[in-house]
Amino acid sequence: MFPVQPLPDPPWRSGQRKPARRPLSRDLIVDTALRLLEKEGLDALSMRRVAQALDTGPASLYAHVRNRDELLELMFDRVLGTLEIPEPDPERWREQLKALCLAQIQAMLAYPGLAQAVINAMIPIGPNAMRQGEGMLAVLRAGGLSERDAAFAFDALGLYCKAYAAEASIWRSPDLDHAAMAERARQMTDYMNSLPPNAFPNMLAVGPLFSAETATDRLHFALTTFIAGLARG
Amino acid sequence: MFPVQPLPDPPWRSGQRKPARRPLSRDLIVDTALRLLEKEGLDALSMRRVAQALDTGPASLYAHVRNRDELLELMFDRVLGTLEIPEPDPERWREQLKALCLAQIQAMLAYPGLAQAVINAMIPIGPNAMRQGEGMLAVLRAGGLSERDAAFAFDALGLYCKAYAAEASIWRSPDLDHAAMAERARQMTDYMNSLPPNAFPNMLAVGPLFSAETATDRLHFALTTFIAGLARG
DNA sequence: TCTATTTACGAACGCTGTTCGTGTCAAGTA
DNA sequence: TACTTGACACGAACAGCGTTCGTAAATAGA
Repeated sequence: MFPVQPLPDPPWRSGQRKPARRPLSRDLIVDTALRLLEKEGLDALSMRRVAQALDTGPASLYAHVRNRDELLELMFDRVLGTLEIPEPDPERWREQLKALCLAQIQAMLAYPGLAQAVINAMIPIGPNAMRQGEGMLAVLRAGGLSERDAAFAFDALGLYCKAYAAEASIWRSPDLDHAAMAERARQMTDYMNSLPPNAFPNMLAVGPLFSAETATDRLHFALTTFIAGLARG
Repeated sequence: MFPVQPLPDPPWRSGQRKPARRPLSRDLIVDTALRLLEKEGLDALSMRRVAQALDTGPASLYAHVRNRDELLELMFDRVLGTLEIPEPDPERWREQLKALCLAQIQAMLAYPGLAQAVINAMIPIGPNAMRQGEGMLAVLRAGGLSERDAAFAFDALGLYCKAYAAEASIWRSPDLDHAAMAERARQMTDYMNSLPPNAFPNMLAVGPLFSAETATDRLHFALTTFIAGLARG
């Protein structure tokens, strides 16, 4: 027996050829879009490119997804689904809270540009976002916060995490032109050095603290400071 | 005398017609773009629409502005220029810090969508952003913070303010379809009510706290909590 | 007055999200 | 088994986008 190679149908039979193609579905589209986002960045994530990756036309996607925004929402919720939720421990609520935020940020950064997309969308409520929210609120309540304070802290932390992930995404996006970025960094330092030093003493002093290396330090500082404010009451 | 109506030049003279048009300039373009953003929202702010408002073609803008991103950056810095910087007072640094953040947010919200644009761009350093930064750092140092803590607090607050303004912009953007928004809000409450109540007790309890009316409460909570964490050391 | 440089801009390129109408298939019904 | 129905697939097209190119006009310098 010969190994059967897949051949195209002869053209005179193309009228009655069966597609026999892998069926499209919401999940398949979301998966494909996530892979594309991971590899090529947010700019490349057009409906056409997703359709292309699925070997079809852009119109086919709209049977499963209302529009691009909904696709991005579904992608975000899928990513949130990979996170696990801790059992609230009143003794360790501070660490648990911080860990929740860090995990969320890490998940978003795995798909650069996802955070940028989410922050420009209306607050998304997929099932996994609900689970995350419930988990974070439970930890906050375990920490002794009132219902109102827990809700507001949850809001603030979520906003900050999205913003941090969005900003960090900019610098690690695959569609970033590295030459242009270096150029930009050079322009920045040039500009700062060109300033009258006694007009901006503080800015010039702290400039070096804003390198890419300090990014996680800044994140940890923000989270611990906010949580310290919470614990204070 | 008849009122002179403006007529097009006869075509055989069009070769030597003088334009006599108001000259384009960076500032004029930025002003026009800000007016357009204010009135019609971020979606309407295309290079073509800006050019149209200036009664010219889109290509003409590129002599004064590198690209759309740079235009948005210039717009942002122009808006920051309207804010004033306080004289740092060690006794009142907390209030001053909060006031700085609130003013920044208010300025951004005057042009809905500006914050969304800025948060997706690399950290902008126009002259007015520098002045704002210097002012905020001075207040933080007046509060007794170390150089490092002041820098990191400045970073976190700036990020949060942008994120808050971006989120708030979504709900007050002129290009928001109000019918679609109400529909969305209805969907949200429907979805939450359809959930098993004992699986999401906290989420269901705090749901009503996330109405548009509580937005400024949430903002004040976030700022005071963070500043309390700062003061704690 | 003549040239060089800047400014203006019509036209075009290649892309985008989305819709329309038609085509194709699978399941249900007679 | 034959026919209808409904869902899915998708080529083609629409209107719009950011940006570039080449040329035309206007200004500034010699």
